[in-house]
Amino acid sequence: MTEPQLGRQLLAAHRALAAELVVELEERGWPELRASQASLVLNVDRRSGTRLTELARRAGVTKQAMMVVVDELEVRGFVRRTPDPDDGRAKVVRLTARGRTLGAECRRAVAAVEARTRRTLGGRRYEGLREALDLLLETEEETA
Amino acid sequence: MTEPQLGRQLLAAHRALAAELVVELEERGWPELRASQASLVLNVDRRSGTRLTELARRAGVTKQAMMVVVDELEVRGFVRRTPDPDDGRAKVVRLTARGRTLGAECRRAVAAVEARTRRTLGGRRYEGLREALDLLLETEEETA
DNA sequence: CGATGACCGTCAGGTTCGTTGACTTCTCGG
DNA sequence: CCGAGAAGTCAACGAACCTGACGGTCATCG
Repeated sequence: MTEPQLGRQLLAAHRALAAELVVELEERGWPELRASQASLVLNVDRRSGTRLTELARRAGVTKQAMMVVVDELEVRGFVRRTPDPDDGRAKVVRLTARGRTLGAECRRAVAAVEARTRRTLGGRRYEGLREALDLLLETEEETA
Repeated sequence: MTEPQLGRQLLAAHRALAAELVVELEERGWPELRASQASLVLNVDRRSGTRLTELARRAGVTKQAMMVVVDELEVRGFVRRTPDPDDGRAKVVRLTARGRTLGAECRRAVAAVEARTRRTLGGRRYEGLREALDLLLETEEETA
């Protein structure tokens, strides 16, 4: 009855992909890096850096949540906070040299995972999946 | 580049559906019931009850995790633990009368959420989504 | 100009869903 | 009958979030 519920499947799938990403990064020599961290690195503008609030907005989480991730990456020397010259309240999150290297690796790792997913699903199903998720989230945030 | 990553979308979709389920249950007069609890109620065999370990297996989590949920539902009088007559180590989780009522409501709530999802996606896309997730999780646990 | 409100990052504390590890108790097969 | 191992439990923890509150900063509009 009620085949494994849709909600649970979505969660399980998320976990599976996140785990794959971590493995991928480990194999590339970046251990102990979590998916949320990798995802942040990908969202920082390479040239100008990005404000915390903007990063939060892009990731769809609160700035408090984002701050934790920035803290972690800052401690490990992948990003640093610099004051925003244009706005005394704000700080700009920038990639360090090491952070930029990591960023490139993350892009490859993400691509690898998505490629593998696409392969196991087949192109048509994969596109369908993304389309369905887009639609779902879109109409969801309208309702909210 | 790298449109909102697939992994994040899956997580967001999960949260959205879980939240919908909670709202659905609230409107039906079962407040403060979380998705994981509802999902457990649906997995308890109505007649004979089900062992904790089996519930954990069905939900794809550890027995420790499952125990927490059972504890919560037991406190609220929806299930109770009875010793398994066939196995002195085991206990059987059974629905109380109130639990059975809740179970029926949960089934309706889950059905309502999935129906709404299906409506926003359209039947074809909805089926495609489920198919894709099934496939993804299936090949995932083989690899594991 | 100066108050008022909105906005930035931050601190503190919670919540949800899950994990590993270390027992005790009990079963069952050789 | 005895040792491997499974059932349930206790304890501690982790990841990824959340809400609420607060001190600075900006911006704008009377």
